Amino acid sequence: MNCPNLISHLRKHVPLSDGDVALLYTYLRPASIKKKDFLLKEGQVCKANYFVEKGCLRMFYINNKGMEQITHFALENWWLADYMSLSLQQPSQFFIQAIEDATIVAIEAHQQDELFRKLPQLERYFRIMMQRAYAAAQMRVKYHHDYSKEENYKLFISLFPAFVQRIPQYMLASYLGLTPEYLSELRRKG
Amino acid sequence: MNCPNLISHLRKHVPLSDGDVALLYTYLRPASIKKKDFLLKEGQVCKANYFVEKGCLRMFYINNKGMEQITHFALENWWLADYMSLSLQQPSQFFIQAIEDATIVAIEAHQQDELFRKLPQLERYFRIMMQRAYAAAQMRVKYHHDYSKEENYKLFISLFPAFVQRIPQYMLASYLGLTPEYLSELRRKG
DNA sequence: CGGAATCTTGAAAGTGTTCAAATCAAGTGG
DNA sequence: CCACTTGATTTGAACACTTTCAAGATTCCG
Repeated sequence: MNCPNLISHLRKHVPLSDGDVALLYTYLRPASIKKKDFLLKEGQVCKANYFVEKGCLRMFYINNKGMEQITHFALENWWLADYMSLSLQQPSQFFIQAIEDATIVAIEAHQQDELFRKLPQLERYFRIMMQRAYAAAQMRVKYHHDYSKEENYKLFISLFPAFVQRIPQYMLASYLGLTPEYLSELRRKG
Repeated sequence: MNCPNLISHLRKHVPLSDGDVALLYTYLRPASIKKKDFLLKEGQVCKANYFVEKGCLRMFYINNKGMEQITHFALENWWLADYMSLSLQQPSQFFIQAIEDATIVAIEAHQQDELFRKLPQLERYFRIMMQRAYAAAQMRVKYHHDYSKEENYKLFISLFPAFVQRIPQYMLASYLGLTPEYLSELRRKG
């Protein structure tokens, strides 16, 4: 099995014996995927929670104007899923796609409860991860309201200058909720 | 102790013996608070996770124009906290205030780990609650991008007609991220 | 009743979008 | 390695949505 980042990330938050790790391996499904491959498409049920070992994923949906609207990016050491679809096992409105060649590790929804029963530490680990993700979402709502789109753009590039180099402009525009044309204008201005 | 809603909510998601409940009680801090009382103010560390037994809370911050910007409401059976401040025990940028007389139950941050060690089911319960809250936050990002403010207003009043009756217009405007003046205009139009 | 908070109205200004077209960059097959 | 085709970015003008400001009307609460 080849998911060193996941194991060390788990061990940062909960104790895991070597035996636990061996047991865990029987529940993990690692995969290498190519740029533009999909892990989830609209209409499908989100069947797993995905950990990014290496590479970059995006989550997006098709908005009412027929355009791709990106809602999340996931880099190394992040979990990504449509948690509404995953929790309720109902069809998703989202797509999850690799924007670089990537190595991911999946925990399947139908095995998750059994895994958590055998390794209760994982219940704690994911409680911490979900609380962290929700905390970030709360802050995101704040920034979204508090700053104009121009300010949000400047904030984003100052916080994640390296990441901005990894993705095309139109994806950044989509994530920030503005048009590629307007982003282009903002870049020109400063 | 008087928190029937909390106990039945817990039992919907995890098993809890009567002994567990008795133990739990020693960690819960129930409180009655009056309309306009604060559970958290900007600059304070968020010291507890709050469950609403009865009544209604709001969470807001003071934006860069000096106005109150509401980010969350919490009704019966919802948990509310600034999870960034709660997790990291750092000063909050938010206020939490009752907008009706309310009965709440608090779990203090400094007792939470000890409580979860004694009742590991709670780790699972809060993993489910946080995952649910994060799932809702993901959908909220989608609605926020997908609909104009006018459409978001119409969607909100169609989804929560009873709740709209419980709060003043200016709070709804604040939550939806539009001015009271514009909301007034939308109401007039239909 | 009186004062404060809330809600409405209308005009002017700003922010961001749309549309159409031109330019630039990149991947592919020959 | 070039030529071609497609995808990505830029430009500018017209337009749409939402805010701001100032004032007046209304409602709530002690």
